[in-house]
Amino acid sequence: MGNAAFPSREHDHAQCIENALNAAERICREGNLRLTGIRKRVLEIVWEHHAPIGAYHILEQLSKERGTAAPPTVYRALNFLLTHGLVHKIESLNAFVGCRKPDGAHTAQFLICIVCRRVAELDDPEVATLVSSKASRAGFSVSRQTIELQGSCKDCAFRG
Amino acid sequence: MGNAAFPSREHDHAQCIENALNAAERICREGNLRLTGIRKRVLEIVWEHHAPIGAYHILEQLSKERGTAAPPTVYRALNFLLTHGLVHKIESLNAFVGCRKPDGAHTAQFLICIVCRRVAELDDPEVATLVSSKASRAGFSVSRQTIELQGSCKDCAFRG
DNA sequence: TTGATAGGGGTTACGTTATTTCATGTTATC
DNA sequence: GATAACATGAAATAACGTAACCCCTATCAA
Repeated sequence: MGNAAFPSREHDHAQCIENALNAAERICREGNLRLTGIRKRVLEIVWEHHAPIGAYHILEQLSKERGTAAPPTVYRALNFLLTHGLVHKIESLNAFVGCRKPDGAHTAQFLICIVCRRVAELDDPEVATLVSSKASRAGFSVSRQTIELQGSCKDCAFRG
Repeated sequence: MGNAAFPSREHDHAQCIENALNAAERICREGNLRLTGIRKRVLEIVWEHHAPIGAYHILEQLSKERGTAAPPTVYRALNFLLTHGLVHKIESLNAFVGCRKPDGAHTAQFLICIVCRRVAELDDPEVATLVSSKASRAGFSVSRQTIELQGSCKDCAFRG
């Protein structure tokens, strides 16, 4: 089954960013993709935030560092990262998170805590399979799944 | 299992709008809610369209009829309808559809055809249950599910 | 060396989606 | 008919996302 840990409050954040970047470097090398300065920095910002982050929030950060940056810069980088599975978009928040398992094609589910705003990525093939099979019965062929669960995480123990 | 029909091309559309409005009237009466003129008309517009419709598209229609209407008018009506389960928001499209089963609390899944842009509502408790139970194992308590499947419907038979 | 091509990014402008705020109107209840 | 709660009008602005155009650079073939 899927592993759906929320990042703990004490986890080694620097380490986890580094892991993500290393994975990205490797994937791009293997796939002959160009992880340019901007793309890498955007990925880094997404991971640094470690919670869903909006495109304009990324833009703000980028502007501080470069003095220049417009929306297309960010959206282009995000599209690259999305296309190659390095980040996910959380549709219900219009925001982005780093992918915790950027290797191979996978369909993810997200647990979104409405209290602390953290997100856990659940990669459960059983869910993906069931959902696809139900759709098939209706003659529907699924190309992409958007599964987002809003609620409260363990730490926030909220009655919603 | 869920019933996930896309509206057929020949279905009696007027009838289906009327059914939805009747159901809404009843639900509001029973719940002591005020289905005001604007709210009713917005619900009607959503159903008339019979495909996901954007808030500004609704606004446009409303403006024609009333000469006056600003975004909050529409969003307020939509929020009312959402809150009481009369419409759903399709997060991945930033658009709205009428709920086909406005009775009782239910969690819905949506099949979104990326070719013809129609949407089918699948109300499959098995999916909802599985997803919730997986989340529980992570100590997560789900208050709302957003499940949207993009792909191609039977009629469009698309290789995506 | 030259020229062609393709990808990445800067820049401006614009389009789309959604909320805040404050004032006014309407309805239910007593 | 006072009051409280809910509903709407109106103006402004915030937040999210894309189109179009130009230039630079890397790569490769002639």
